[in-house]
Amino acid sequence: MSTQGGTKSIDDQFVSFFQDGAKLLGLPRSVGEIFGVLFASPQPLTMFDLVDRLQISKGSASQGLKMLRTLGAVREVAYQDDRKTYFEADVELKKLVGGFIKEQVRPHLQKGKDKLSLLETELKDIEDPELKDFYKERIERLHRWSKRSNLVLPLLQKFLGE
Amino acid sequence: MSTQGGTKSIDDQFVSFFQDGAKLLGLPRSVGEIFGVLFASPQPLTMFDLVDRLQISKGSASQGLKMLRTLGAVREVAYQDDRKTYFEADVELKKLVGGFIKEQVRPHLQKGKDKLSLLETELKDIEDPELKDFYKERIERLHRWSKRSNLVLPLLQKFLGE
DNA sequence: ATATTTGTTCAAAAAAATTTGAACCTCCCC
DNA sequence: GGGGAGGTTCAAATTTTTTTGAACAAATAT
Repeated sequence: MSTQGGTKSIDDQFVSFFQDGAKLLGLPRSVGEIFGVLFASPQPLTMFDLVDRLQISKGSASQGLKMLRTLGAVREVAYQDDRKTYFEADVELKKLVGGFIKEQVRPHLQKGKDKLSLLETELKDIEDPELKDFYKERIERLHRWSKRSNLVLPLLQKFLGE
Repeated sequence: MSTQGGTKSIDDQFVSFFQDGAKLLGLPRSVGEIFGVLFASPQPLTMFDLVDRLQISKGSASQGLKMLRTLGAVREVAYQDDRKTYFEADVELKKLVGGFIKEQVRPHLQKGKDKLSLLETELKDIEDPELKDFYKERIERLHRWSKRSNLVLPLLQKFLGE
């Protein structure tokens, strides 16, 4: 049995809330569910508690927790001088947003920048001057987008940091 | 053959760029590809041009264009007094971000809000006063997150609107 | 040192998302 | 009205992503 007693309905709703949250952010459903259970739990929980509560496999729980840890959304805590590892949700929006940006958004944007550089080198091979100008304009536009994105992220983090 | 002549390599790279872009935003790959081709084309293109260029089915092209239109990322233009419909990419970041927020982000956030209200009504059935306080705090926290999100979106749009 | 508990990994299975293509509209021309 | 071009729809097929679970490793207890 779980560390947790009765109260079925309400924490199911927390779970459902974070299922949707995960979908919005493009994360696996189970990751949202795990975070939901932890968010709704007054005590830290073990991996086994999550397996039991959500009826998911050990593998899923392990991988989900791993992802949540690298996102900084969940942390290990000492508890009950137990051999097991206990987890609790990090509930600071600031931290959550920061982790998501750092782990999910930045790498993508970096990849975009790299492709943009590649594109730029391709430009010199274009013969037709009119077409070349056209491409040049498009590439410049993408550069502007890229710059804006890089400016807006810290702003976002700042604004969401309570 | 396509409306478009040679220059294979460079617009492949535009396509690749927007493939990634689509993934980042959680949109289907083909939607990114279609946008990529239109972004890299000096002339408006027909659905047939896209089918031909990307080797995708008519169905995919149709659905992809539909999505891009509802996002406001692509628009129909009059061209060549032809019976076919011609499309071009909208290249204003402002418009793209606005459409994405309106069509993809807002509906999700609204759904979240609804679940939050539901959660709140559940609260009254909790017996244990300590647990009730705990849940109350968590729900309040989610409300704060929700408010922040709603404030940050217009800010984002404003900042990204060149 | 052996058995047990805790946790990770990864190939295979399952589930979910995307794409296809054929059926089906609608509009235009003859 | 008939025929054909342009376009949409949606059930089935495909592809991609996620989940499972058995094999493995590490750490502790017996």
